[in-house]
Amino acid sequence: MIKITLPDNSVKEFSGPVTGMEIAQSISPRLAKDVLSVSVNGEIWDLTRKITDDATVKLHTWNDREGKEAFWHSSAHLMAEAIEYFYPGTKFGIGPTVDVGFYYDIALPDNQQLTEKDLQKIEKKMLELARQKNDIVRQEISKKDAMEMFTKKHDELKQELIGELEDGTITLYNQGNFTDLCRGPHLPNTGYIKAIKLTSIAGAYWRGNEKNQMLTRVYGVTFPKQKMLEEYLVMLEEAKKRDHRKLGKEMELFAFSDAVGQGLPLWLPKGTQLRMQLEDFLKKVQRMYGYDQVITPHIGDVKLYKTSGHYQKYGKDSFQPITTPAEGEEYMLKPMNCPHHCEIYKVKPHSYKDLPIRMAEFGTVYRYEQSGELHGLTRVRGFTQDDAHIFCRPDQLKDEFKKVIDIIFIIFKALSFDNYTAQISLRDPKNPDKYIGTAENWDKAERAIIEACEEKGLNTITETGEAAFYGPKLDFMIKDALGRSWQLGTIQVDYNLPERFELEYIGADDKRHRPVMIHRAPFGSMERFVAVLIEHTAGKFPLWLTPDQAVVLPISEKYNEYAEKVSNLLNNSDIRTLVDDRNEKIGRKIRDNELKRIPYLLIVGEKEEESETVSVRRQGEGDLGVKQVGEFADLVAAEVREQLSGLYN
RNA sequence: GCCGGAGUAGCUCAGGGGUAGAGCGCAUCCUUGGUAAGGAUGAGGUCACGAGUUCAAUUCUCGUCUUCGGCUCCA
Repeated sequence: MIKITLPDNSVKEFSGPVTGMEIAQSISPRLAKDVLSVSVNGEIWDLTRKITDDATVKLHTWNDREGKEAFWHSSAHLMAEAIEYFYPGTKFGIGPTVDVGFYYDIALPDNQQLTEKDLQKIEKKMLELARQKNDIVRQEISKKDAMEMFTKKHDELKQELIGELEDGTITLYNQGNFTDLCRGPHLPNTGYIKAIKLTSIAGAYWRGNEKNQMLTRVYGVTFPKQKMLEEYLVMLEEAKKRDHRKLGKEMELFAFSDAVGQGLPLWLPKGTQLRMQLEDFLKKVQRMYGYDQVITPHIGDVKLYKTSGHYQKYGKDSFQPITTPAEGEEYMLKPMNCPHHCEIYKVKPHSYKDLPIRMAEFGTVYRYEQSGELHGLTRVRGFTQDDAHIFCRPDQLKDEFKKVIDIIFIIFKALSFDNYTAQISLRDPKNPDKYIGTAENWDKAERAIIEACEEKGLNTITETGEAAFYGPKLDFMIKDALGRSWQLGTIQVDYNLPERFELEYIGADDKRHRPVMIHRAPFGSMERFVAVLIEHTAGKFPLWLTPDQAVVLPISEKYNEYAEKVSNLLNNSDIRTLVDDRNEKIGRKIRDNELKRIPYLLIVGEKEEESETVSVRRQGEGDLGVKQVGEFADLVAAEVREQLSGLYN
């Protein structure tokens, strides 16, 4: 008798060894059709593998990550089989699943290259192989036999992987004419895979190390239904429409110029308006939280960054120092604001009663990012951090940290960013050389972050080894339109810089003490934040933020003068208003300005001019009727106040 | 930085060994209009840059720059 415990704690009994598939069949035919993999005592197994002892079991379908993983993992094998068919002798590296789909890193024989055109024939072959419904069979193998097998195939990549595995844990999976080294789990057979799209080809270093050879990485995605693939492709098209690079150009928010240099964004008037709105908003919040605004230069003496340690650590990733001709002084474009802020702290001695000191600056920094890494506004070489440094006593650290979390929430609320991930990054205890500072201080800092998050009830994930070299941090990430995750807000604890800059305060005991620093940037950088904001809103910014809030549309040129008058009145009430006085019909003006995503369209003609009114049309909602100009101004002001209510409670 | 695509009008793109095309935008004119595209005419390009092959290169080859998709990196 074998007892199988299901997630609802019900227990099913079987007379002998049983497979995941048989369990599913015993529950319902529908489940048996949908099930893709099975967890046995927390370990994910093939559906066809015999369970020989009592176990706790969970069945996974397409709706579970574990189900999709088996599906895509088998798809990677199917792709490998098709590639081996066309290119015998191909060496196979690793073929894992990703967020959506899978890839396989391969090396074709004789240095052949795969091109996008080859993908179609591979897809076709995959479909053909899938339709054969070949069973995917698991086989345990000794390390020696595995090594022998892949030596015979001249696949050094797999040999390297096998070399690192322990004997007794090695498994092969076979389907049709293809056998691969693999931990599994897999689908019962290839017939589950109904729709296939190979999406792209890219180079990738073997095992992610740039010193290793470059392999060809083929990305793909598969689905159990053709319709799901079609929906996925439509979704991709939609995402492309939100791409901030496309919208930024279209909406005249920012631009790049070869003449200026790569990765150096030019903020156009509308983008600047948007950015200043964000900056003013944050300044207001920071005033409420007791921050002082400061301004520091864009360059600094190299010695400053040697003191901070940035030069040693990131000198290669900075623009090289500028040397003054006569004296030979060396200045760097500043890659960080913190050293400057430390020097501000040192301008005068501080009492424990002065702390915390919260120093904020929209500080523009320059970093030499690798050219291949530049990407729109999300990865640039010159950008402005909404930076601040909090100098506090150790006993104030946790509270200060919590207040920063509050600020980040105010911002996320004002912009409806509700789908974020909060990640605590801790040091890797196995790799102490990567970090500076004492273990004791690291412990204190890590504990402060973890406790602050707990006390704030924040849902966090924890990553070991992701800390900055000087301290642990809490990052907030948001996904862009294409599902790529970007780090926005960040809060970092630092015991190191106060040490290096010998920052001090006089305690109640009349002795010198060292303050703790918190680095924080709720937006992260203005550039990246605006990029993510564009994709998040598809360019339809909230009213308080959008560069142009209203546009006046005269019915004909006869009413241009009245339109000007209305526009002036509104601008005087701090409502950013334009006039569209082009020689076009009203229908055309409405269409064009709707497409420009301007929230309010104000139509004025004979009736409106006579009665000192405007005919109000809200973006996407149509005609709202006629209102007095003052009445409309109040309406806009009220709406803005409502959107920013988080600021006031 | 590395691997692989791409670069033609302000934008989106078609074309192709004999110095170029569309739509949108822009300009001028006609039209003066009531809630998502009125009409006519016109201007605008060293076909990214540099070299090579050729009688002839925007087209073919190589290099450079930029850009896109990945990889590595990200204080």
